[in-house]
Amino acid sequence: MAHDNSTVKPTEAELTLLNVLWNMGPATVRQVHDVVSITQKTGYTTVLKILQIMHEKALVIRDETNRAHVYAAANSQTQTQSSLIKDLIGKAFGGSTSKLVMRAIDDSTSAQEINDIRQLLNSLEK
Amino acid sequence: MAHDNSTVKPTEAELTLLNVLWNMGPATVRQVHDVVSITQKTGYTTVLKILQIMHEKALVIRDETNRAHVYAAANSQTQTQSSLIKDLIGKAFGGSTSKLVMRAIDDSTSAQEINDIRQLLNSLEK
DNA sequence: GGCTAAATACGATTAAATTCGTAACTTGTC
DNA sequence: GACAAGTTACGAATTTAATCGTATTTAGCC
Repeated sequence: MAHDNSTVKPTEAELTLLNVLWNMGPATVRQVHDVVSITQKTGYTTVLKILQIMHEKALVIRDETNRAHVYAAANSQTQTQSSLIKDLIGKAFGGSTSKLVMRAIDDSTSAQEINDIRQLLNSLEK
Repeated sequence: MAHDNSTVKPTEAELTLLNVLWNMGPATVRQVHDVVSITQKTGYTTVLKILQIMHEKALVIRDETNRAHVYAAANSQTQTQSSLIKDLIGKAFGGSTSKLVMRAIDDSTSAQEINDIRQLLNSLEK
């Protein structure tokens, strides 16, 4: 239960690596590091260590066939997003999804975002 | 800058206490503890310590007029919710508010929530 | 077979969050 | 003015996250 996929919430650093894996698909430590080091000055062994910890937590799966292990996200981006949203709704919105949605919409600042949301709403009305 | 209100993200325990303060309004440590201990077995001095730390971080303000200090949230619930949403959108939704809104709506499970959101959308269309 | 490059494993360090015990102080009451 | 009750202050212990240096292992190449 403690290591149930659906209840494990990735940390900030872990989420950064998950984003890379969702983008690239399965990748080696080196490939992940190459991507993250474009925007961050993170050491290679730091990325390695975090991926190893994520493997223990079952946040990623690992293919050890080759010398350079290949990591992949254990859960889909959608599943993880849902889990994070649910967590935030519980902690900061009294469990009310509509309150979160209202706040997110109220905060929308760019015309592009507002338009995207409007189209989303229109498609829902059908 | 490091202690700019708008950039400080409350931790989980801090958010719990903020929720109490938003509900009750300004309150003493004892009052806050009385409320949180209904649902959690948290020691009095733990609540005290966390409020003291929050004061250092400027997450709460403190009235020291009386012996029992009176604490109040430094930022509104709305401001804090916005900040937390923004953080999540940045970390897990590629900066896209509409993606978060879509996911939240897709995940909505209770009929009540769906209805609330529908009414929210209707009022926006006007 | 041995060398080299590159990978993993391991452990130590630092910082932050959380918890709470104990000490010290304050205030009203007798 | 001393005591009791309640409060703040302080510091220590524990846990988790994040970082990275060093050691060890692996695999191909000459």
